[in-house]
Amino acid sequence: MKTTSFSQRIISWYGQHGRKTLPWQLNKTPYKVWVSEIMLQQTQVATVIPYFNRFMQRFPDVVALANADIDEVLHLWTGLGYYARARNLHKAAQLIRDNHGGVFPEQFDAVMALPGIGRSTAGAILSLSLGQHHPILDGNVKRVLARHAAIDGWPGQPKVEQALWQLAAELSPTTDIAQYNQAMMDMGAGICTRSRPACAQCPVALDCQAQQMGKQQDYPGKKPKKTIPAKEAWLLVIRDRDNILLQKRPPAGIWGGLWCFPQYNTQAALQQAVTTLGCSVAELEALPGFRHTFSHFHLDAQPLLLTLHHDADAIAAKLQQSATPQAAVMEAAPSLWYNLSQPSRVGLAAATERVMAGLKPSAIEE
DNA sequence: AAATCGGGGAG
DNA sequence: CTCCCAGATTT
Repeated sequence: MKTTSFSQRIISWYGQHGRKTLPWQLNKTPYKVWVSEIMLQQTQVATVIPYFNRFMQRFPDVVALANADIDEVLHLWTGLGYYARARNLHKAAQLIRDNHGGVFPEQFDAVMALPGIGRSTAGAILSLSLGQHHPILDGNVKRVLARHAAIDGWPGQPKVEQALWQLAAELSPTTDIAQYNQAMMDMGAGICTRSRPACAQCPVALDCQAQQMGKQQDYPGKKPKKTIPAKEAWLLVIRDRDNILLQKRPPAGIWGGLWCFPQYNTQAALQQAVTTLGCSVAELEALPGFRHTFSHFHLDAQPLLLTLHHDADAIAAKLQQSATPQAAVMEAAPSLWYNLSQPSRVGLAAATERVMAGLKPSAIEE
């Protein structure tokens, strides 16, 4: 009896059920596919769509992105997380402008050499936009393959990762690679889901090893879990009428390159800073605290509002002179007055936006 | 090989 | 709450 190959069944399924009209799938170019792939790293489709549309509106091509100010790039990234992705995107655009004549490179090694692009993303860009034959291996594909071949172990282990890449390459078809790669991602997102996979609708269920054993939940292997620590962050919200003082974070690390409130590890450190500014601790007003969870720690944030009545610029200057808690050396963090009514086009962390949203612009003076 | 980097959606 | 997602980079 005749058998239909794995890839044939996947491609056939895609023809009937796959997604073909997402914003980055219309009039496909390497640039659009690139931006979408970066945004989609660790971020789900529904979240990405509005960010992608705004990004394309503002930066229609590589050169527009390269010529933009990093603050504006981060501004359009506000709330998406993993801000190194935006910094790498901007840096790569400048490399393409300067070294590739402003045209997105079409050689795999040249694409891989760009910051923020690894093997899977390079393969996705070149296969989806140009039909080049490269395997991909994102979280969705890992799940489909790990279940189908019952590959044991957590994909974070290099040995497991290597086995998955090997399998991904072996199963890739010699034709219709774009449809196949897109299909594998759609399969992982819609059929071979993390919990309660829809095996009845899966085109490769018949020879799926995990399905045959009834052990879909065991694949892929789970990440060894660790209890994550909690840290405190005391946020100093300095307000002068409708203006809020923000400082630029160092380019690397948490919220790199974003504009945040002056931040301290302890209440005492914040109070010390307030005193240094010539203000009284009694003037501080507690705003609602909240917990912000990262992948590797909790951040328990407590914003404290300091409303200025005079000498706002002098106080800002004093704060700038004092070392920021994050800085290893005495280096003044750039600062700006963020106007609540006319917000600057800069990048903010979700936590910063959250606090900002609770600050209403003052009533217009009669 | 392990740690780092955000935020949100699903269950 | 837990888990983990269209991963890459740094250490």
